[in-house]
Amino acid sequence: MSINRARLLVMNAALGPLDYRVPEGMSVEYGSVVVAPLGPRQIMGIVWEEAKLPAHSVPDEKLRPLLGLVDVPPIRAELRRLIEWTADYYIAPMAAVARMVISSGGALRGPATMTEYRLSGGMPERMTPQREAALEALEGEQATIRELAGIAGVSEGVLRGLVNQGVLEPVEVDVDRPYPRAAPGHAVVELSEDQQAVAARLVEAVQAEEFAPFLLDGVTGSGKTETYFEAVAQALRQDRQVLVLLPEIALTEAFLSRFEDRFGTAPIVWHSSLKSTERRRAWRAIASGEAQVVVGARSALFLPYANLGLIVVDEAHEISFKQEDGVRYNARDVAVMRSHFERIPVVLASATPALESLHMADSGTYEKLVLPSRYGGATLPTIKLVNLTEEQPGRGAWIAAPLRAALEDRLEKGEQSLLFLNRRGYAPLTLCRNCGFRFQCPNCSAWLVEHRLSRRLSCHHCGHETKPPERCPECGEEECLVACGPGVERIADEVAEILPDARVALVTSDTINSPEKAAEFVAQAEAKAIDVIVGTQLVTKGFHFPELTLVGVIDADLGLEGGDLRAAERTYQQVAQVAGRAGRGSKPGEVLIQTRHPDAPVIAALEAGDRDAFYEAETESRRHAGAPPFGRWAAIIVSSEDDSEAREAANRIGTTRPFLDDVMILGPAPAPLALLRNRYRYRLLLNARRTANLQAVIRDWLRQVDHPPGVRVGVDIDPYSFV
DNA sequence: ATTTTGGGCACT
DNA sequence: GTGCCCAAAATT
Repeated sequence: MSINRARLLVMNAALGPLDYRVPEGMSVEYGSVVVAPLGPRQIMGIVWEEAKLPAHSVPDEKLRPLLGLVDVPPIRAELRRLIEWTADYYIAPMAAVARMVISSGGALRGPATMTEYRLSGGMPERMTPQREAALEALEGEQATIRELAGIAGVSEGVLRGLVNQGVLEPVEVDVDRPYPRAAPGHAVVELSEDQQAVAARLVEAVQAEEFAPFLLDGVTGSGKTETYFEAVAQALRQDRQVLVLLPEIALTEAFLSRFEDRFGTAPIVWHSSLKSTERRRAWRAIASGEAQVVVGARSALFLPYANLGLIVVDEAHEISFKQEDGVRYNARDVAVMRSHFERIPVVLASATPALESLHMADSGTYEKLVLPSRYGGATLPTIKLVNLTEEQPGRGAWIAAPLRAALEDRLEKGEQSLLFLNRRGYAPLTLCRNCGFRFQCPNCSAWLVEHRLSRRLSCHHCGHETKPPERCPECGEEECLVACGPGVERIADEVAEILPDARVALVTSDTINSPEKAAEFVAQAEAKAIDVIVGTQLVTKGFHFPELTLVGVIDADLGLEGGDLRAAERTYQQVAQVAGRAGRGSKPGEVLIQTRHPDAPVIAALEAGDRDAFYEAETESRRHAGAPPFGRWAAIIVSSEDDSEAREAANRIGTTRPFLDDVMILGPAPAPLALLRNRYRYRLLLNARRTANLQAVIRDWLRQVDHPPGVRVGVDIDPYSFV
């Protein structure tokens, strides 16, 4: 008698594969999402090929029966292979990768209608501080009680009280209602000759329905988006889905309106802060094939598309495509692998491609498509250096005379300027003039950053916040705390001093923290209601303001400090991208770069506008260091809340290291951020030749070592951040 | 991850 | 013997 067995990949990283009996009347296939009993509990799992998920065999009679089938399409083989590849490459548990696929968790089960609540307009019988806060915060919101409680910052009990009094009214929502349809022919866009040629090649690739990786290399303002929209349109005509990955979903507003202009409706947006109903609706539409175009942050890459026909990674050089916690994957690289398994084209679009991507294109692995000039005859801006060793801005100031003069000139002419400094807040360090005390985060080895707008000292690593005290906590002196160094808030103050009449907009993740705020900012800038924009890296991305003619880089040397192996490349990309905001309309742009190292190769290449020279120099330096693409890096990070426990575990790993010709192992040493979120961290670095099987080395090595329960050992393959 | 179990120990 | 705490084992 044969018993129908099913091997499950269960959605829990601490558990191995588990076998179950498929009960009479239930039919499952590979990829089916099922619910299984686990002790007294239930767990979700995916039915997997036994051969691809080895497990200790359990006799038939010991198997418990599956409880039920989740009503979603089975996870397709292409995606199952991607889950396996990702887990294998990044040395992560398969369950952790599979969770990114399911990602909608409990929302997948349960009913298709849901009760959400919104303010009815009524008032409670008795007003309390919590109720008052809730009434204010929930204006215009509609969500579940749990989500509303999160938004309002009050407990769910408070809101249930308001429901009973009729202040919050229930609304029945059809969770899975359909999305409006995008029309490939909604608007016809006029493309330049270059754009047409590139678009034609992409359309051809979409038609071919085969794996085809492209590097779309186009200068800032060359119209990359409009060009790949033609490939999107072709996929729509073939009834296939499209995924567009964007680096920062907070500022997709501009992208969404361009998309709507072209296709008549906004695409489906996917990011980590979707509400559970939105998440379920999008997930099911994606899995059923109803979703046509999905625009998302990196997490959208692992969704179970029914019928994917094209992936676009826009601003593909952005380091935010690298996930830094949980499964540490690089969405740009995994996107190429997904395209490989799905047998579809993938487009990596950037004006400043990563050296790795450029190398793949030059070696013929990726097909390179070039947009060499700006759209509509706009010219690239002229670039000048301001040598800060000669032009010192003076104490407490950071804008040197030439930049100051240029700002005054633009204001007179009624043109817009943009100042870039990649530092949030007012000042990166606060200290006591009297005793030298420095404000440090209690949970991390980092200074607290002063934010004057919110009147807080905050840690940018763990989110710890305190109010700035009246007196020094060390010596008790009053009025002795001084801000050291500049942040964008301080630069905005300085601009207000130099140009008292200018309208200054501060653009950081602190001020532009919602799509609405982003839209408001863009509208103001386009309406010329802003004279000077002061911003962090947020302003380097995608904004298109025709009246913007001056870009000032406050400190081009910032990115070069610290031990990051890609520091030069990142500096080049950031400055080139922000420079690319200038002169996109009819008036030519000017860029002033403040630096103390005008002779550094990166800075010199930026001044000369010589991209090739930079990439050549950087290539040589990478070759010399055995860095990507010529060699590979990996980091092993050992952490624990107990310092000595972490150090001992790191040392145990260090003493069992393998000795190999093609893998160099450094450390263990305290990580640059030796304390992060209350965990002490030690790090080992591995530098491998391309020929080495780095993952196998690490896996075999770490398998031999055991750790106490509080110790976490994480592996970061192809790391970006070296903290 | 969560639940069950079992050993060691103090207390009756 | 019983209750309690904690670590280890099991979960299919």
